[in-house]
Amino acid sequence: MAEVTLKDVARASGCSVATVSRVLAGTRPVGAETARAVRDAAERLGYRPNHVARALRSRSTGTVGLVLPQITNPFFPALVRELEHALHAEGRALLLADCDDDPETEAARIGALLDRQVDALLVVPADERRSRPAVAAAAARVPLVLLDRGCGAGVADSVAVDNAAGMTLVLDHLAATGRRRPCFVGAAGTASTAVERHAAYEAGVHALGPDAARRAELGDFSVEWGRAAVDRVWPSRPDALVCANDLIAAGALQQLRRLGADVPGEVAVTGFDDIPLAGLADPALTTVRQPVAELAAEAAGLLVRRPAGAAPAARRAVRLAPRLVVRGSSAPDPAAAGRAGVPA
Amino acid sequence: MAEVTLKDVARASGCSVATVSRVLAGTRPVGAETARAVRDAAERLGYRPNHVARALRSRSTGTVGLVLPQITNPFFPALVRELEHALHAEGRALLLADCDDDPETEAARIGALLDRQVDALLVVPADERRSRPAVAAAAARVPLVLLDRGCGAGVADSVAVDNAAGMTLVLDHLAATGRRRPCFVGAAGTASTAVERHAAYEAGVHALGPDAARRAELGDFSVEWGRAAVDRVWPSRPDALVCANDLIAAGALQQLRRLGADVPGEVAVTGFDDIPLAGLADPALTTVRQPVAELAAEAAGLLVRRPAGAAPAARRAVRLAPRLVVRGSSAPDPAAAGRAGVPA
DNA sequence: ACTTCACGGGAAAACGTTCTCCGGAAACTT
DNA sequence: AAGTTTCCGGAGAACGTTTTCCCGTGAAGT
Repeated sequence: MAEVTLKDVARASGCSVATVSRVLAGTRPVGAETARAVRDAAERLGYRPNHVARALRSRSTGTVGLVLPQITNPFFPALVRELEHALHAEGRALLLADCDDDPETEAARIGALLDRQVDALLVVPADERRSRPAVAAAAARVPLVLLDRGCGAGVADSVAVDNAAGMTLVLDHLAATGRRRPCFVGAAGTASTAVERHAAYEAGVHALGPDAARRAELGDFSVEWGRAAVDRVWPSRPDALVCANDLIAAGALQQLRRLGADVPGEVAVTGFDDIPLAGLADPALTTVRQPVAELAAEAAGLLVRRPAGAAPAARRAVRLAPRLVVRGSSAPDPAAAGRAGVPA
Repeated sequence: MAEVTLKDVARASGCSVATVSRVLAGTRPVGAETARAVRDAAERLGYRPNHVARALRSRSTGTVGLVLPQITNPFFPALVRELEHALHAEGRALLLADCDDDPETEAARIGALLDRQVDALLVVPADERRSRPAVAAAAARVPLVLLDRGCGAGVADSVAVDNAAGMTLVLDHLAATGRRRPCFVGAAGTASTAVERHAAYEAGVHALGPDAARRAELGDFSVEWGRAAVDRVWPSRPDALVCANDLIAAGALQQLRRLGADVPGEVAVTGFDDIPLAGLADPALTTVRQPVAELAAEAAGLLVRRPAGAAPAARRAVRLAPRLVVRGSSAPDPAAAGRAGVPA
């Protein structure tokens, strides 16, 4: 019942606490004889090290904080899953914080996690600009990796998908399948994903031909905005809607269906992220798949390597290549519409 | 740079460590004069209490472990969000573990969390039967609340939606809208949600009339199974598919669409949980909404109140009432199909 | 036969709290 | 005026580790 401690194991194995600690932690060679006795006793008593005491002494909790803007955003669960696996595989635990897209609670959460002495922080900043102070302050105290979104230049290491490359994949695909009058449905604001995807669209839309209009509508990353955007854009009959993420695309698909538009016959729709919903939409959504597992592995890797508050010059910005997943919503052959869905 | 500790504050305020602790924790009255001095010094030095040391001494980490079977199951993110908010509001932190639907990793995760001295555990067991040993063992050591799913009788306190009531809502609705030949598409296995929903269906299907067939197909809680089930069931032309959760229903809808079936004209489809996807499906899915916020609040409440390993007799099983959300997939008037979607 | 090591082991000091004592002074009792 | 309580504050012991010293012992080097 009562917790069995090092002292108990020491008594049972007839040696000192120090020795027991050394055997179990393997920090220093110990005589084979004693080592066996210690291990025996530990086993027999069912000794489990107390991580709290260990953390206090060694100043390392083996704990990583993850700060998300909104776990209900369907892109994150897969990311959380991979991170959890990567961290637990190294014997670290994951302290989760959700900040409801609000930079102030985000700052509070980051503070709370630091107070709990997390060894490192993973942050998906809620707002490129307003998240910055808290993130920068935290980065000075522990290794911190920005995930998925940026937070101003040189604040911390970051790992994200190569948004520009993803957008290029989309544009090339649309060009190859003969689309000529695209429209970008993106998100306003300073969020790096919004900015980068939009910029890449602007930069690459000429791939669809010299006469491709640089039309873009900006709202936010939501289904509702996807629906609203269609109402504004559909009258001008674009032949492709390039959406900045899958939620927008899902909303767009839904609204186009209501308006009786033929997808992909009249208009192709593409998303970004490849959330589970994408494969389930009707028609299934052509989108850019983020390399979630690799993002997580890369982030976890950066964390262990980096000392806290490394020189700003040494910041790394890892960009991983995405993959285009072609589904029914952009099927080159309209006859295949609604049938080409690839299960999520 | 260096952490400022109680000792520093004591020195700066000219009193002892004990007094500083008392002032800051408010555990014992302290002279107004000294109190001010201490608070001043603490403020000035930017003192932040070290939770690890506090935890070691007071044997309470202020930390709660949450063990999920699969965070990528779209039902969980909303639950996690509410739990996170409820716990952080009380100054506790959330240690998250995902066990990939595998009882063995689940046991390992539970062990890891216990080793980290969590004050309490919230567990959504992966398997009613195989999760039991680990859960029971953990429940003997810390307050433990089972969430959403059960894990054998009397193992721990539990909080879940009233599955039977939810199924009754569905059946009553179908009966009221004239459906007479329903088919249940559920999940096999011992998971309590699967069992309870199925049982409630069997018990209540007569509400659709004396001749309602007690037909049921059992697979698992997945989109794929929803699709497969339709292939098996559609030939016999049921006029309602009562699915055990929204994922199954989404798969069913997708497959029915491929087969050219008219939903809700020919056949109604209902789900369970009201995950975000439900409102986005085409037609939008009629389903049973779980009171997620209340579940979280109730679970968090139970945790703080319960001492570890309370007498089995005193276990509580809280059941919360769900709500029926009627959408297009069961619209009484087929003409309204595809248009009655309520945004998620 | 003396140093000089390498080696295995123990005692005890940290780590930053909380909390139990204990003592002195002031405030009440008789 | 002596006893009794209350109040405020400090010294110091815990909490369970890790880690720094230090002390033997025996083996190797002179």
